Amino acid sequence: MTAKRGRPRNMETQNAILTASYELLLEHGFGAVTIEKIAERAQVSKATIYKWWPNKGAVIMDGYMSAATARLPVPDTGSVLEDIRIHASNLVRFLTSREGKVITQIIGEGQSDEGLAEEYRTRYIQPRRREARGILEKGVERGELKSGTDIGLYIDLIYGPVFYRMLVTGESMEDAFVDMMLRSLFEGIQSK
Amino acid sequence: MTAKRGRPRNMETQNAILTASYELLLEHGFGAVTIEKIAERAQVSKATIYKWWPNKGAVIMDGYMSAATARLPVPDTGSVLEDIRIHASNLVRFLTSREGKVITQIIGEGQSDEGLAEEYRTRYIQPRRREARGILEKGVERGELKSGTDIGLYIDLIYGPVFYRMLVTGESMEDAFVDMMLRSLFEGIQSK
Amino acid sequence: MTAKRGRPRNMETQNAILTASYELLLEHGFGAVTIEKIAERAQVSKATIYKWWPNKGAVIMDGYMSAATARLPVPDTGSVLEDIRIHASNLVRFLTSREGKVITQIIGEGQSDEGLAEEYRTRYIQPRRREARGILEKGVERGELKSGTDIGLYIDLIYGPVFYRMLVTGESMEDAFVDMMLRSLFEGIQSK
Amino acid sequence: MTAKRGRPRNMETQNAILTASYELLLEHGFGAVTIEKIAERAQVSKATIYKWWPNKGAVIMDGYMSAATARLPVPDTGSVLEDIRIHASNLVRFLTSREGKVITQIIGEGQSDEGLAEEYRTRYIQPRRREARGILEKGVERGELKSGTDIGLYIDLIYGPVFYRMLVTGESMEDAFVDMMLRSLFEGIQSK
DNA sequence: AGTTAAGCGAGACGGTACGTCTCGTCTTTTA
DNA sequence: TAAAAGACGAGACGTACCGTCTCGCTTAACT
Repeated sequence: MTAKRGRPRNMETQNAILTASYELLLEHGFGAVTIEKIAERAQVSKATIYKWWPNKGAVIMDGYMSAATARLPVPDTGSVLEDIRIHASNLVRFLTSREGKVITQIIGEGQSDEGLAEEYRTRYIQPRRREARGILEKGVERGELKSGTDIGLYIDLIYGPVFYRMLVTGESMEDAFVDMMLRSLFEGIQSK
Repeated sequence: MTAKRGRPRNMETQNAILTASYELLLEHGFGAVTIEKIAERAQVSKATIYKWWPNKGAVIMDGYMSAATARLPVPDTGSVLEDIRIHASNLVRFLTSREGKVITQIIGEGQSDEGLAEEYRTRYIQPRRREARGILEKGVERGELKSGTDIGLYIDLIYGPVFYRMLVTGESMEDAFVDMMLRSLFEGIQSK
Repeated sequence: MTAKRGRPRNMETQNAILTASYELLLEHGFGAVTIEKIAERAQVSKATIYKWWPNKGAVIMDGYMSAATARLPVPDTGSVLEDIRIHASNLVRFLTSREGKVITQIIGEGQSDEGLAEEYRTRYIQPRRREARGILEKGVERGELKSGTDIGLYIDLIYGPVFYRMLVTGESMEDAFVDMMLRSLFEGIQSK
Repeated sequence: MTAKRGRPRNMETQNAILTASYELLLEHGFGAVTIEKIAERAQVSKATIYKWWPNKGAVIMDGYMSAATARLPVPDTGSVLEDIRIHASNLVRFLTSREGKVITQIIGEGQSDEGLAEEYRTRYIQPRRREARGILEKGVERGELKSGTDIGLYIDLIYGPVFYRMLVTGESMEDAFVDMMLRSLFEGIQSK
């Protein structure tokens, strides 16, 4: 480990950048955030931003994660269906909020920016999937869910429709939607 | 009286614009398509483009739809599961192709452009949902699927995971994935 | 004389064009007059304008001349000095008026447009010089002015300084200026 | 304390812009000079030009002045008439040259652009008038010219006709014209 | 204490695209 | 067949960001 020489990195500078980025993101949306405006608002030079982040997407993602809204508690009621209903409802409520709209835009941008996609998968999606995995694994252990199937597939089946509505069809989602969806999914859609 | 006054709009010009737009889209992706480049390639003035389309997204969407890849045949094997398996597999194959990647980017852009979102929902997503609806309604009529549930929900359950993988997790999808997903969905994930 | 076929040429159209041109000229100055705006205001198609005039300068010049302010009376007091004083004062008053400013701009434009220069020389400058020539010739005949010199030179000497102030130095001109100038010119600036 | 912050302005950039501007001016005339072409020829971005100059006229004026043709020597023969004859002849020769034509166009443009007019008055006309004033003051001191008259008026009387021919009538000027003009002016045009 | 390395704000700069404007031409329909 | 309506290619406008690049100052750790 080499000793650090020179002036140490000023953490307040970094915070100012991330805060400015997040504020602009909430105020005007992804498209309106520019490095120029971040620099201006954070009272920071553009070069400093480029020194620590490779591009706009990275700063915004970092700003978003560091402003990170308090982690939602993972429910543990003793019933998978109930736990998942709560978890999914929370997700829906979050995605339709002001802050949630923003990750929707980040995911959108990620379609043309593989680096950014990598980021939000690692830092946002996967942690959320791990929560769901925990809930579902307990369900399998307790014998509430069929075993032998990849838990990842269960997650896709539950959260896929939520993101699909959010990103693709744009239809609104109420708690009733989550209820109906989970019922169909748990019981199967095939008539016996 | 709808007599047209003045020099009529030249359809070849419009085609040149749409073709140029689509070519650039395939060659370089959504982000790299610029009105400037479209104009140059189509041998058209920028003003002409702006006269007929309000923004980049609209031209690209139009270009994409008019270059419309041959419509996939809607299967009718007599079995919903089989029909849906074919339909979903076709969708997966399309989405992972060169042309499919492109609508992924259009959907991405739509997250920050409500007008564009409106467009692709009306012109791409809804027609595809209508196909699926036809298949599923026959399944309900034949008694293969539970009746009493909104068919729209079934569609969300089937296609949601596909788009979710495509847009959010980025995981690859083979035919096996479609098989497993449909099996779980049809039979339910709850241990009986 | 052959019978006229088809739609007859509408003189009101020409007038509308010239009027529109002149109004725009007075309202916004030479630089802001465009064929596009003239056409719009005159309810005329651009092609019609281009049919009758070769370029912007020509229309403006025509508009200017046809709106032509009533001709100033040429004085005839019996004294050259007095006649010229009146004639030059009138010119100064005109040039510094709203309408006069406009020919100043036309002359300016003429520096980069030989066709326009030709126009205003023939249609505006030369007629004015002919008036002055008349006055001065009478002065020579009456023995008030030295004979044997080109009258054109006299005109240059008298009107040159006026246009010079107007176009080049931008200094204001009162009647006193005209008086002083003519006095120096008539008597000579050389001490005897 | 005038400490300079930030990257210093690169003088070569400025020179490249001014040189390109002047070259285009000589090659194609005022009307054909565009910021776009200057930027291209100078290998400079348009934004850089707009950062330092408010409009086309300002760049061109600056380019013209910085390419400033060697100052003409102010004659001092001991005779006002002779000195003025030389000075005026030089001016005529310059105005009718390639470089001279150009300031004629700048003055023309100045008729619709007060800022530009201000510039060429301060930077071109006034310096030239100061030279003439020097010559004429010596003439008054030596008793060659009438005293008691504003020297500025003398300048108007001498140089007015030159610019008038140049800008308004377009007539050519030979040395004989200068001779005749000065003779009439010095001796007066009134028959004694 | 002096040197050296890095952090950093200010700001210049080339480049690219934006969306708008006007030019002058061309092609229809209408009168 | 004149004229209005209006499409069109060309190309300049002035603006906005991008990402890079000096500068000169500051702040520590190493000599």
